[in-house]
Amino acid sequence: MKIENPTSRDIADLAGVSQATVSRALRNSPQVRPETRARIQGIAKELNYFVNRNAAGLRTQHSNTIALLLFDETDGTDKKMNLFFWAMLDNITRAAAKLGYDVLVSLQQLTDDWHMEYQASHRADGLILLGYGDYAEYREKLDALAAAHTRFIIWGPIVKDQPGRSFGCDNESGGYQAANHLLALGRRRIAYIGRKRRGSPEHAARYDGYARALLEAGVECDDKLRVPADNSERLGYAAVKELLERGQPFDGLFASTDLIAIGAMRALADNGKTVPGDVSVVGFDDMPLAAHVTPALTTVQQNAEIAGTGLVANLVGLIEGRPIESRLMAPKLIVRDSCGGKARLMPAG
Amino acid sequence: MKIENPTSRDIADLAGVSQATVSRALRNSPQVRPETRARIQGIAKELNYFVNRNAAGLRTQHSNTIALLLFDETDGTDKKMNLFFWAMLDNITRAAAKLGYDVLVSLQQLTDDWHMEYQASHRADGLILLGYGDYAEYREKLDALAAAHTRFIIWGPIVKDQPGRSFGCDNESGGYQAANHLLALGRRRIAYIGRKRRGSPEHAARYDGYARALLEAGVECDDKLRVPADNSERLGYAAVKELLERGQPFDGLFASTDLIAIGAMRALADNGKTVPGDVSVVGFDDMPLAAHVTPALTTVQQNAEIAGTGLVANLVGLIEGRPIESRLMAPKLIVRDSCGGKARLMPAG
DNA sequence: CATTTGTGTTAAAACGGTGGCATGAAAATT
DNA sequence: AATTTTCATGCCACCGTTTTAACACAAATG
Repeated sequence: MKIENPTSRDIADLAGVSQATVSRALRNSPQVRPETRARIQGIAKELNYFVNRNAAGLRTQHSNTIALLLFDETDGTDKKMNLFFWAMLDNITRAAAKLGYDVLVSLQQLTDDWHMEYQASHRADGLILLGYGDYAEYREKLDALAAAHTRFIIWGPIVKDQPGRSFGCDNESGGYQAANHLLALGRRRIAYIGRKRRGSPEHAARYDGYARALLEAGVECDDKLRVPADNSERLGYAAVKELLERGQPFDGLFASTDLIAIGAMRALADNGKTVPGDVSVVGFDDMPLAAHVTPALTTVQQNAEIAGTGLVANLVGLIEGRPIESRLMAPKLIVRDSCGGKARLMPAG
Repeated sequence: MKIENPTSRDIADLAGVSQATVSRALRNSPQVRPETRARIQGIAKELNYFVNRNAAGLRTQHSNTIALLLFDETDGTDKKMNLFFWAMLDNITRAAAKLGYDVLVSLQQLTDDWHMEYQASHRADGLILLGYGDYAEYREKLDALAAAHTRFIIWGPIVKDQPGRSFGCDNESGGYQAANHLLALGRRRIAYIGRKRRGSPEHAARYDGYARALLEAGVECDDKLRVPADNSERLGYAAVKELLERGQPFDGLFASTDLIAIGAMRALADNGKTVPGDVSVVGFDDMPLAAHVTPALTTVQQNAEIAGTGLVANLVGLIEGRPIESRLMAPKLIVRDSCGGKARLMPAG
């Protein structure tokens, strides 16, 4: 029983039934009698038959595929996204598979004229935009997407008036948790190192959370404790050096990314400050390195499984015409060694 | 000029020409007069028209898509592949795009009945199998793939009698380079820690390269210096501890993975041995952590760009019917601090 | 001038499914 | 027994391309 490229018609002939019935039987239509269905499915399996996706897609006008567009913020040698996005990819493909969708991946150049083609060519039914970076720059492209009625969802914060739907991490809450943790440990002069406003709503939100925690605790939010720095070890190092040279006293430090935190810790060590003895440090991201530095870094983690499944669920919702709103997921503080004082937070056991 | 979902027929009507001519014009067929072609392409762009991939694929019987099947060797929490595979994914998508192919990604469960469907359903024209792990286990699946005339290429070593084509890293050469580096630094009692034979041809090859280097240098290849260990920090630690407890003298160490090397270095430090003073250490993989441990690890690196483009080029070759042979790419030794004695290798500058 | 050779275009036949409608038989209702 | 309803299946149009074969028409050839 060998047919080179079996079609549903071949199966129909073998089963002594019409081709349409085969099509229905294979999709478990209740319209076809159970025993016929079983017979047909048996023959299909026997022949190693699989539905031709092009033909089916042509007829039904959808591909059961979503496109994942990744924008890699490669800063010279350092690939910033790495493990989190890897985990995200993992969860996205799993979630998509569970809903019957394939995932098309494209690592885009920021300059490319990407995106417009995917849905128009019926290659994909919708898009996930990941690693989007500086939103303002892409505004024009998002508008074009929306104008073409492309279904897409953005991994990122909720930005006012931005077209489309987002799914992101509640950075404000993350910043709040980080600062609160430091406050609970008795720290009162907590420095903030990171981008604050320009270009990055995520980092702005992290700062806002930090500020809210201080406010609620009745601790002054001192501008002298805030040092701007982009996401790199070097700039974290420089920022701490600046604080120390200024003679600015501080006993806690919240860095808006792990890389900054790691650079900061190195700067503290190089200048005779102990972590967590003199200064407690909290980062953001939980990158893989975070658990391996000394002392292991306490940081705010985003759950990739929730993120991946959330993105897919929302996109499929859009595709299938359900009303979908932008949403944020809660990040989680991972307590390691860089803050000390675990005992003060937990009952001795 | 707005048509909701323009087809080639719409363009034909607008251009006052037949639909067939539009099809040809859009694919730059020389059969259509340059001025007609230009006019048609202008209208297509105007309408934001893109060829319906399902229809085109149905007609031509190929999808211009390759499927990337990733098998994640997740050992509990640790995702081993991470950055190398991430870089690979990056290069694969780029190389594929350059040749006009899309990439469908699937992170498979090892138990899944994957693969058979991809080509049979015309979702993909061929498969790349990545992170394949223990080959023997999958032998049956590979046979099934080959029997179904599926085009596929495996990232991994060349295994005798294995169906299909492979593209991999020359692990033997990597092991040889590692051992030679240690020998060039004057080390003579070089331990090997890693899997040797069972299940992993890659690791076997690394050992073989190590053995060849020793042989060529006239250094005895002592079985007492060889400790088996699977890929984990813990087992690398344990292996070194065993050597030390045995009282086995050694001044060099080649670990078949970076994780093992990192565990080994920690064990050495814990037992009062200095790296690279007492023992020079070389790893394999160049995982991201390698550059960040202290001392920074000298290791053997595989070039993800060569790997990604090589895999894609070979697969596309198979798809397009060219004769393709299995190939290995050369890895490269990255010299950092864990061996010391750079000066001895390079002329003083 | 009749005939061959190109050249640019069109008409029409696939490609392999899906889904609306028609159909005939069996079951249920009058 | 005649009619309606239900069920299972068949028929056929259609999705939007690519590609073969046919066809005008012009230029080149005998």
